[in-house]
Amino acid sequence: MKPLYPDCETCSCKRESIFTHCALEELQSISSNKSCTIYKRGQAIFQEGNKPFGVFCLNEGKVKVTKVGSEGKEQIVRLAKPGDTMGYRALLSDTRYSASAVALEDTKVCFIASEDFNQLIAKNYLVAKDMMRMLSNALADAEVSIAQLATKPVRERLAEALLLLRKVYGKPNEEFTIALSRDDLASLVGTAKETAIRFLSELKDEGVVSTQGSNITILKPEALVRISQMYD
Amino acid sequence: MKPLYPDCETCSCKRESIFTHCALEELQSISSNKSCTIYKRGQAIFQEGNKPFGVFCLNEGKVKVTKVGSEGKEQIVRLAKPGDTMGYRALLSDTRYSASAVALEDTKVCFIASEDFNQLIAKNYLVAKDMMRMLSNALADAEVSIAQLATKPVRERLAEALLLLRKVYGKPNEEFTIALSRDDLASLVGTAKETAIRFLSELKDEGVVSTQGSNITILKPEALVRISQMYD
DNA sequence: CTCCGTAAATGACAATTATCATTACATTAT
DNA sequence: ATAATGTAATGATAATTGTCATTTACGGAG
Repeated sequence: MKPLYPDCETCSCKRESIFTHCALEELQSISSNKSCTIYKRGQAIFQEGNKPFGVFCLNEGKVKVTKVGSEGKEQIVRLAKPGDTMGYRALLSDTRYSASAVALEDTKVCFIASEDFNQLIAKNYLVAKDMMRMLSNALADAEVSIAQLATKPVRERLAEALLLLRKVYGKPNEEFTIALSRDDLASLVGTAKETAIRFLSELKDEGVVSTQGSNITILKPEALVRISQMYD
Repeated sequence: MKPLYPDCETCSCKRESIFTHCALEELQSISSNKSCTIYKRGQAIFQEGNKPFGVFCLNEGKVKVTKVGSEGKEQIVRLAKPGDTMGYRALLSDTRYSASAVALEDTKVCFIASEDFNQLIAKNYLVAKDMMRMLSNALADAEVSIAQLATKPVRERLAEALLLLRKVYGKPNEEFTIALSRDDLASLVGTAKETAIRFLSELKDEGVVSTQGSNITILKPEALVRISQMYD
């Protein structure tokens, strides 16, 4: 983590973010108005039920977006990686946060105030279009989750979850390893911790993954693909 | 079902739809360019995997939006009522339909071609903003579903589903009755038909609902609220 | 009105998943 | 390096949900 205040103009996460279609001057304006904060592993960036005052752009680290379900159980509804914007849903629908964002590891986050964000999407249609695209993609992802939670058994959902982690946080052509508590893994899969661990152990026995402590390494992604589509 | 081609300008579903913030001339243009079709119960309006060529606006009837999950099981991800727009997600993300829309009863649907729709949202920022609001709301709803599917037992989800049906299709201050196959009910709850029936029978025994054939009448909505929040 | 086909409802049982208890392993602090 | 603490892993069992078989009720055609 070098500079606390990275420049949006040169931010490595510029591509595929809400800033992709910003003019240079817009970026500079945003950049000079933003605030940046470092969140430690486990810290909340925003919390379900609170009023939004702007949007967050993840610069470094990993973030889980979670909702509280029945009996206080937490469900991960989305994962964020550097370049991802968070908290825009609440702003755009003028509602409170419907989910919380929590750092999965030490994380650097930039904050853009509502005014600046609203101005940006109001003035630059390309940015508004990007927002619609992002929302549409997020909605498609969410609906996939719904269908899978409702119809796939845990073993297949676990395989899906591991592939999702790899897709989001992995680098191409590299073996993928992630440090993830079993509680978080279970909350991503939508099951109990013990059940997640059991099926993970099964995958270990099959040589599909390996673990050491909380680290999970995916050894055979193709096998996970096969398992996740077992009954498709 | 009176006129096959209802006027968008006078459409009763104008409020709370994508047309809320349209100028009169925009509405007239849309209205004169649209196509209208009647779909019989069970007919598909669009299908998962196909390319979108425009958006659909539901004028009369009820529609379920479904995805295929594991083993060909169908999961309802959303319900549409008159005034609701469908199929915009695929257009806005430039992807194929991620879900299918199927008429739950005889239904009248207007079709607006991509060009007209794109022009509308590009030219009128208020409409674009409405789209973002709709997407944001749909995303929030989807994430609620995810959390509930993952953490709530079937009985509570059934109560939620019945309340959702009432919220979407019910009229204020009226007893609510809906004709819904048990397959559809199960697919909304995310469970097996028999399980849905069993818990529905339980609710009957408790005097919370009554049924005759496929019709379900909600007698005590407050009881459903209580049941749905049992462990919140 | 009655027959027939389809859908709803119930029963019996099997499979899946959750919970609680315990043990083994990591990580951190001393 | 070792103790202490937390987390991962496993075991035993209970609860929940799914599946298959059967019965009952509804709705349309004759």
